[in-house]
Parts: sequence; C-alpha cells; structure tokens
Amino acid sequence: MPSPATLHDVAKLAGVSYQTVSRVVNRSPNVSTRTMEKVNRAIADLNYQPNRAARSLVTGKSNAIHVLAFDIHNLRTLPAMQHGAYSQGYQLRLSGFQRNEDAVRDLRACLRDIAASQVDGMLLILPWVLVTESELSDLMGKIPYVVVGSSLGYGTNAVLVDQREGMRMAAQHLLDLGHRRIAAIQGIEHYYDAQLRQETLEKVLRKNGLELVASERGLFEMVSGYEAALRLLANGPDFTALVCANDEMALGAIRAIKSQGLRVPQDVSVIGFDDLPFAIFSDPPLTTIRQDFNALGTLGLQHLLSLIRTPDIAPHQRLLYPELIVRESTATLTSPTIKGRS
Amino acid sequence: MPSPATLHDVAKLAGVSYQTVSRVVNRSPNVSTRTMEKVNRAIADLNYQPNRAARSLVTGKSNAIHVLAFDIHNLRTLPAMQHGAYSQGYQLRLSGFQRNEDAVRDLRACLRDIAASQVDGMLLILPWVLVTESELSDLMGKIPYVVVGSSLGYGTNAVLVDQREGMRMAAQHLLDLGHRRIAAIQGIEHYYDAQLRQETLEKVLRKNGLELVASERGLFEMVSGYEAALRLLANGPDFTALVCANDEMALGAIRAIKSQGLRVPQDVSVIGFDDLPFAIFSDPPLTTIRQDFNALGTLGLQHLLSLIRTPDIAPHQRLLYPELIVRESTATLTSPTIKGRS
DNA sequence: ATAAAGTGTGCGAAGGTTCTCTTAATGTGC
DNA sequence: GCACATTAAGAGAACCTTCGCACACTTTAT
Repeated sequence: MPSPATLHDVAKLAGVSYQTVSRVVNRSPNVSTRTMEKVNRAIADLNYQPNRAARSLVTGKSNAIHVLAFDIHNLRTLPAMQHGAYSQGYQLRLSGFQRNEDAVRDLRACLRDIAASQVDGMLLILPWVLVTESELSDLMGKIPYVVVGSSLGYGTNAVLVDQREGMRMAAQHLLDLGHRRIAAIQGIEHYYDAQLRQETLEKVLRKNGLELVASERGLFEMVSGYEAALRLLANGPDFTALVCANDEMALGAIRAIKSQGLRVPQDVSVIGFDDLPFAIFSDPPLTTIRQDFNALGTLGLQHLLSLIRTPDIAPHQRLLYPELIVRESTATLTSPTIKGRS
Repeated sequence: MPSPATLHDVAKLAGVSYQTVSRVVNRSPNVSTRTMEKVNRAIADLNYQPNRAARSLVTGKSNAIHVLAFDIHNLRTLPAMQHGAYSQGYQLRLSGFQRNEDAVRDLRACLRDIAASQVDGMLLILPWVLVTESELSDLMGKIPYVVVGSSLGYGTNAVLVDQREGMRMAAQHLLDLGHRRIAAIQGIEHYYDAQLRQETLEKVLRKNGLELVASERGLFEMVSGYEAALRLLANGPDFTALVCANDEMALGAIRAIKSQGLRVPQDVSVIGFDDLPFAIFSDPPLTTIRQDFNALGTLGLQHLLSLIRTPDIAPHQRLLYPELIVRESTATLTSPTIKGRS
C-alpha cells in the first residue's frame, strides 16, 4: 500500500458515498446498522486512519494540547500531563525555552507559532513572573489555557500548590523545634515560588518576633545550594536552622555544612522543599515540604479539558496543599555551643 | 479580528493574488522585490500566520517530530531533543506509555495514531526490548525514525552510549582497587541497558578468573536499590564492592549499607551508573559512569533530521562513549575483616 | 388516503494551502 | 523593430475531511 487510504477509498470498497463513511467514523446516529457494518469492514480492510490535517483544517481543532514550559529540565508535572492527555485522546505537544533576556520576545514568538497550529488548549508553566495577566490573555487570544504551578492573578485559570502554606509549615516546624536563629537559601529572583517562599518565611518569623539571621540566593540546583551555604557559613555558623527553597539546594547545603565539620541536624537543621525522590535517601534523610506534582499535572489537564468543553466557565484557580514530611535533617535545638550564643 | 488572517486576506490587502503571497511566504525566487515588500507589509499588518493544518494537508508533512517514549518519568534526553527540534523549526510531540502486559499492543496503537498525524520523523526511546527490528520497521512504514538509547540491530538507525565500555570501566576500576569479591544490583529484566551492563560485568570478572559473589535485581529506582542491598547484606557482607546498574539504586544501596553499620567505601565500595546530578552530592560522593544525555538527545535529533533530509542514507548507529567519574564511594581494599575472609 | 414527521443517504461546498500550468510583461540580441 | 528567452504573477486543481442541504423513502397521525 503506497499512500494511506482515504475516505474515498473506503467508500468505493464499501459501495457507499464518502460522506457516509465520514458519518460512520464520527459515529453519527443517522446511519443504518447494515451500512455501518459494511463500512467498518472496509475500514478495517484498508487499515484506514482519518487524516488529522484534513480534519483539523475543516474543524479548526487539532485534538492536541500544547505544553509550553520554561526549563523543561525539571518539568515534574509532565508525566501526569502526558498520561492524562493521552487517556483523553489528546495529543501532547511540547515546547520550552530558556531563561534569558529575550524571554518575553521568545514567549511571544512561541505563542504566535502555536496559535497557528490550532491547538485546542495550552498548559503554561511559567515559574518566572514575566508577563502580566492581561498581556498573557492578549497573547493567547481565544485559546483556552491553564497556568500550572503559578498564578498571575485571579482572572487567570490556574492550578497550583499553596506555597505560603508550605513555607508556613516549614517555618513553624523549625520554631516548634526551638530554633530561633534561622538562615535561608532562597531561589531564583523573580521566580514565583521563590518569592512566595521567601516572603512567607520572613513573615512567619516576624510574627514570632524574629528575623532571618542571613539569606543567600541560589539557582534552585545543587551546586548553587552548596555555594550559598558556604557563603552563609563563612560568617561563622550563627544559625541553628537553614531553610532551603528546594530540595536540590538543601542537598548541596548539607554537603557544604558537613564539609565545614558541622553535623546535620545536631549543629544545623536543614529543611528542603518539594520532596524529590532523593530526599528520603540523602544523609540524613531530608525533612521537607512535599508537593504532589503528579496531582498538579493531572489537575491542570483536567482544568484545561473542562475549559475546552465548557468555554464560559468563570476563571478560577485550583489549589493543592503541600505536606510537611519530617525526616532526620531537622532536630530540636540541643547543641550547647549554639545555645550559649543565642 | 475574529478569525485569523488567511492567504486571501493578505493577497487582497497587498493587491496581489494569493498564490503570490504563498510564494513570498515560502521564499520562492521568482518574485520581484517590490511585490515582496508589499506582501510582507500586509503580512505584518494582518499578523498573518500560515495555517499549519492546510499546509500539512497539501504537503503531507507536518514539521513535527514525535518522541515516543517508555517511562517519560526519567526522560533525560528530552530537554536536548526539544531544544534541537525547536531550533530547527520543528514542533515536538510527545507520547509515552507504561510498562505493562499490553505494551506491544499499546505501541502498535500509538504508532498507528502517529502515522495518521503525518509526523516527519520519530524518536523512539525503548529501553525495554519489546519489538524486533523488522517488526518495528513494519510498524513505522515510511516514517523515518531513530532509536535513542538502545539498539535493536544493525539495520536500525540508532544513537546510543556504549554500555559495555561503561561497565568495563566500572569493573576494571574496582579490580584495579584490589576488589575480588564483587556483588551487583542489576536493573529491570529485559531492559536493554540492564542486560548489557550485567552481561559485561560478568564477562569482565570471568576474564579475571572471578565470578559475581551475588546479584540481586532492582527496578532502577532508589527504594528497590535499598531493598536489593538489604537482601545482599542479609547473607553477611561477603563482598567488598557493589556494582549498581544505575545511580538511583546506588544511592539506595549506600543507605542500606550504612543502615547495617557498615561504611562506604571503607567496608564496601559502591559504584553507580549515569552520573545524575545528585551523584556528586551524595554521601560519600558517588563514583559512577557518566553518560552524556544531552549529547545523546542532540545527536538523536541530528541523526533523525539528516534522515528526513536524505532518506536513503544507509542505516547506521552513532555511538557515544561513557566516562568513569571517580569520587569517594570507591576505595582500595584495606579492611582487614574482609581481607581475612577472602 | 393525505399530510406531517422522521430516517438514511448522496450531493456540493468549504476550509487554507501548495503545485503545475499558463499567460503577461520585461529584457536581450541581431 | 522583431523573434526569442526569461522572469513575474495569475488561474485552477488538488489535498482530505466535515457540514449543511436536499432528496427519497418509511413510518405515524389525522
């Protein structure tokens, strides 16, 4: 078989018009059982598959969902999205781009391109605050979209984990353990999560009459956590607990702390954020805030699908709650050395 | 503007025929500079974007590459593929499926569906040996494809890292350190990498007049490495070195070893495979075999592109070489306890 | 028996491109 | 100033599908 079969081929074989074949394929009710059977047999014989491009041309739909993400590298929600889309009969398309000075221009170009390919909906992963709500809305035109993992405002459909609540739990956990001298390694500037986590940490401390002892910025990956921790330690370990904006940096930080002859958690308690797979196998196992990325991905896709099917739903956000996972990298404040100082 | 502009809209505005606009868009040489300018201005004014579906319908191409992968969860080659595709003007589509008893049927269904959407090429990530070379070739029809990370045979275009060489280096490293009693945690049965690594390990040992002391199977993730190590240790630590089929399992194994009051590397040397980001930050930092997943992804995409552009290239494979990264989880055999036993 | 409603099927058009062919306009050489 | 090659641009068909409309035929209600 050189070129794939078309509606016409099937029609000829089944002895009906090609429109009738179309009706069978699309499960139109107005077709008799007899002809349906004939047609189905012909379809099977020819191994007919509807041409997606032609279908898309006439319907203006594509049965595809586009995932646009910054930094695909740690796109932890992707598996759930893919699985959800596939099980609902949607194709998944993917594009991502880097964090650079042209990001907004890139985003614009990307969206133009995507708009031309008639996707039915988009999932946007924009950890970085780079467009306003109304800008995005303009760029997207009439394509339904859901922002996953961050929020641009109450007018945008979004699915996210309550970062404030997560950091509140982390901070409270350390306070409950008796820590008063707390330092932080925060995430990338302008990142939505990083900002919220840092803000909330400071707020909770302030409410308890405390301030951060010190704070360094990292890039959400291990090496930067290591380096940030070394910088913090350079001034002497004048803190008993270290809050890291994610698990990767926490892992780096733990290594830095150990390298200075200090112990985790006896000398410094360390808490992470995310609960990545390696967190439980770090030494010591990492206390952290779990975010359920699978749930996030699944929920994002569901939200988008409901938007596609019922376009005039009022914009709303779906919020997931994180969970404190206490392991062994945090402990009650006991070290006499540190106690003496505080 | 309710509906997006078409060739006809642009043509009307520019005062030319729509075919001329098409020529401008596709950079046909036979168009005068004057009209080209007029048309380009009109395109800009109307924010015209060619309709991909219509284009795809007539050309039979889609400017899209499909990545079909088992277990998207750890698709480390994806970022490079995405980046490569994007920079070459190709869209990336993604589908993945689970490892289950219906895998072959799923694969078949997936490929049928993909064939109908006229992708220009496919990248297949099939870590699991589940179809033969000729089966795959039949399923794919005339769509160009490259298998990434595994090899089905010499007739299939593939890009991969030399697993044998990697394991050879790992084994030799341990032998050079004086280890003679070596155990292994192997990967998932039927996985291409798992098989090759295990085979090679056994072969190298045999060549040196040795045999594996023990061997347990894991599932390529941390918990299973932990459990496999515990099983190995249950018979007493009658080995001085442990080869793990990947870093995740190595991390789990290290934890298990420590939990039994043994030290890494003093009592047991542990070596991993892959060199994932966390490997350098484990405690102790993990000696491992580095695979360059970015290079693998980039090369896979390049290979596919060259296939698309020059279809009658003879099938061939591109081989990357791994690298031994010596860190602190392996050491020379010194422990007298173990020495006494051997 | 007749009109109305319902069912199954065919016909033609449309959707936005690209491709081949044809025509008009321009330029070249003697 | 004429035949001829070359270049620029238009005309029409084709790609494969869905959708609205019309037609024929069967059933139901009056």
